[in-house]
Amino acid sequence: MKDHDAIKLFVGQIPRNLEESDLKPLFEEFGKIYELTVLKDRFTGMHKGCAFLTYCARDSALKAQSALHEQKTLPGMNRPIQVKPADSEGRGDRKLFVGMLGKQQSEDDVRRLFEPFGQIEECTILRGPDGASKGCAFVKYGSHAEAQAAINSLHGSQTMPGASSSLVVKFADTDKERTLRRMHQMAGQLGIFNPMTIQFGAYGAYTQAIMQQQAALMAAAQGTCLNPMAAIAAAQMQQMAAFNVSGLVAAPMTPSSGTSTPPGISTAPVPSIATPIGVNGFSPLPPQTNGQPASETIYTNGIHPYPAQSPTVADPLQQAYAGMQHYAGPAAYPAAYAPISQAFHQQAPIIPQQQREGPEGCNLFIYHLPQEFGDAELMQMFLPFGNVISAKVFVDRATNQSKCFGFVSFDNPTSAQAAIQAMNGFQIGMKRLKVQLKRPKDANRPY
DNA sequence: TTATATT
Repeated sequence: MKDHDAIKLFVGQIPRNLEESDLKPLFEEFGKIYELTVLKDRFTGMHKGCAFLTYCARDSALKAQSALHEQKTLPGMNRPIQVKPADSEGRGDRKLFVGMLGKQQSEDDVRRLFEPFGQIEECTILRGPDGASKGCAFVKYGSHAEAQAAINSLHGSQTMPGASSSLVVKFADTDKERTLRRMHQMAGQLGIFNPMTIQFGAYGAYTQAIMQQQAALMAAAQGTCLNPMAAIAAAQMQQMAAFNVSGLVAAPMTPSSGTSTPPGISTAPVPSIATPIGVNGFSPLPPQTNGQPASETIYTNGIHPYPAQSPTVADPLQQAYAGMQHYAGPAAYPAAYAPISQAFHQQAPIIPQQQREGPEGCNLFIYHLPQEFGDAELMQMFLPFGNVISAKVFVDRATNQSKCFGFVSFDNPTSAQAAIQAMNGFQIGMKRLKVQLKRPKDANRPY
């Protein structure tokens, strides 16, 4: 039998003409073999040039590893033999994520920092496409214990030059965690988990503006397809369907259902949800008298009540923006119309974002966001102005609470300007948004 | 009140 703590070894760089019987003598030198299996292709039966090897004794495995691994090259091979614990042995987490590094720190710098705690198998600085450090790295040790020792000693131990907070040292995400995080991110971009916007239409008149816009598009698409516009609209139907789940347009597009409300979203009548002032500072409209379910009631934009009336596509443009509140006077109106025309050529930005920042002049800083706005809500708010390549709300890392400001990046400056024109000063509850170009990193230096 | 990032 084999030891309870036996190690399964992976053996690589084996000539394909050697079978188990040929290999056995070579490895028996270090102890009694419990199991030796050459890996074969499951369909063709072809020798894969590697094997799994388990000794009866753990000690035999360790001896074989130190004597053979990278130590000799088998006939016909041009790389030395590999003898090391199989991946399946899972020696526990030993890979670390390191954050809050200085952007100028090299792999060598990081190695020097982590060397005292163990054997480093791998050290990689994460870099953007331009090669610039992202201020974080992966460091892999030979064992879990070494990795843990590094965490204990280094996490929070110092603040690197140029970093905004002390060094972060933690176990890296597993593949599963990474996949989950990606999925969650995508779901957020599709607006699937957006109770606020589904129930209330978080930003009142603005929401209505978008809903009207969508309604107009739908009407065009459903009408007689004899004109080019309708054809275009029809071509956008699939994209529209994506929008339909986005919460912003869920209410008008699921007429009088009430049963299609996503799980976890209350369908209780409005008065039980919203106080006269509204939970979020929004005032509810007077009850509708046309038989619409309460859950589809439209909310107004703060102080100024929007006239209660059924949605109509008769004059969607004018009606859509009637409730917008701006610092600017009538001059704001042309800008307010821009989103509607631009919405047509929008490519659904549901492809995962790899880019955080857009070109110069395309990145906006937004302040006075509602506390409950997340990345998805921020993105939805700015979608009508163009291709949003990134929308990020700054959250406090300790409390996970929004700091009520964020960043939105477009792929072109015109969209960014349109967004500023339409959304700067936009009133939400008691606050008005501040929307301006993001300050360049090197600006505002006193000297 | 101007980016805490995951090969």
